[in-house]
Amino acid sequence: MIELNKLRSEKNKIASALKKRGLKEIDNELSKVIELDDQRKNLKSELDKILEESNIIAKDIGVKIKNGEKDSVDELKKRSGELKEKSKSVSEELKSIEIKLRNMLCNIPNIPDEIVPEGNSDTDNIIVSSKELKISNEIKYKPHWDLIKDFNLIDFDTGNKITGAGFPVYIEKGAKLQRALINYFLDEANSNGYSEVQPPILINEESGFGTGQLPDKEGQMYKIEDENLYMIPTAEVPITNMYRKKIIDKGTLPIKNVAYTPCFRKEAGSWGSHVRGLNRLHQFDKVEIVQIENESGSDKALEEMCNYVESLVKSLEISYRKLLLCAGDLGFTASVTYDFEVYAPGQDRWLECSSVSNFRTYQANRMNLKVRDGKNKFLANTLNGSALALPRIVAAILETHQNGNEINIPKALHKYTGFKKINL
RNA sequence: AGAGGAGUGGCAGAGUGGUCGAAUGCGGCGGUCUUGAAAACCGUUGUACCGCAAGGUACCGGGGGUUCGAAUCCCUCCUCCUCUGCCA
Repeated sequence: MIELNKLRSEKNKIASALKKRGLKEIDNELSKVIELDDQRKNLKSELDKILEESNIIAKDIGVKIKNGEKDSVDELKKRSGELKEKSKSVSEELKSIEIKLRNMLCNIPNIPDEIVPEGNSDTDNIIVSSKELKISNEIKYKPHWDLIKDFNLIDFDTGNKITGAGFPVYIEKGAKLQRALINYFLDEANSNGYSEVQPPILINEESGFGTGQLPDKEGQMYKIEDENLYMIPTAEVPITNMYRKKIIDKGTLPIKNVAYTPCFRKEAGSWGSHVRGLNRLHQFDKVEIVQIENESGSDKALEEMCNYVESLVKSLEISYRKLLLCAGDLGFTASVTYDFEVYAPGQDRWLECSSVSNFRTYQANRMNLKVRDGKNKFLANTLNGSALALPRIVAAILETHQNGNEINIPKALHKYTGFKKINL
């Protein structure tokens, strides 16, 4: 949620930044927000005055009753009754303005950073860097869905039977590879200063609101209707919400957490013929890193996280590239996002395997997360990134390291898999 | 799941209708003393909102109600503890 004070003082700057997202009506919308906030302030003032008088009268009645001056009390009670009526109507009005204001505010996406390029779709994203490995001419690269069958690694049909499309069963060395990757990613994160947590994978509404999935992405999350809980689309939600409604001492920054969790996404409307095998699933595994920083430290934190993610991808000996997302492709809550994509030679496609974002104060404002610096308090900056999402990494590993009758496992994983090759 | 008990400031813990935003202790911060530290003593110490300020308002698990007035009474939901039951 955009900070109201900032909005009031830097309205034009914010409006022009939001226009990069293609929000043409934003000027009007922001003016309306400020207008509502003015109304809110006036009503709050009015209400406070009414309540002040009531409080004075109530105390007065108390004193008078104690002193036995019972007869003079009736008039005060009458006045108090009037004030109560008035306060009821004013506070109702105030409440409805506050709700309107909040609804408007939480439907405005985060302000893109200056470095975020203009653009409408992923074709306008900027390739910041890339490292492409040589592709052998002697190998006819197969897509991973064929390899998975050939080498007996994942059973999609049985997943269909148990649950439905997009819920694969990992088997044999496929299952072992999953576990190896999870452990490898967790260990690496640990040794890079991320403290490991194992959060719930069901979240309540307040948590969903805190990180910005609700109300914006309501339709993308699986919901347990009976309990009013949602299955997490990413560990970002439970991890970041651990710090909801907290004031963190500046000295303890940065907070760095890592968690492995399964993630659940409905992916409504995003299925098509190009989505095969592991490219898009309803349930997938991901190791997620989160940092809480202050305003001045978050750019550095983002850079550090990107470097860390890059080191992971690099260690798997696959081609990758780093993209700076354009405003049109930027998530609702993010200020700036770098995506990492890995190359899958069997399908000649780049697959997104990590998204590293700085949310600045946007989530912190929603969840009331602050940093204390001496006597001052200010909203924290939150950041997160995938490190990494498994399925597309598996796809890229299988497709890149296939070699006829075998698939080579990247060296970094040997001690985790216990095997160096997958054979027919 | 059933029965009983409980939720108060960073923590501990008073307060059961009237100047209570809340005693007291611990912790934190500032100071005196000291070469320095400890101890002792003095002061200070919640959050949000309105206001240029003075000041005001709200908050004692959440929501609602009774009352001129609620931390205190009533309803409801949530959480925790104990016992019983069930169970990975």
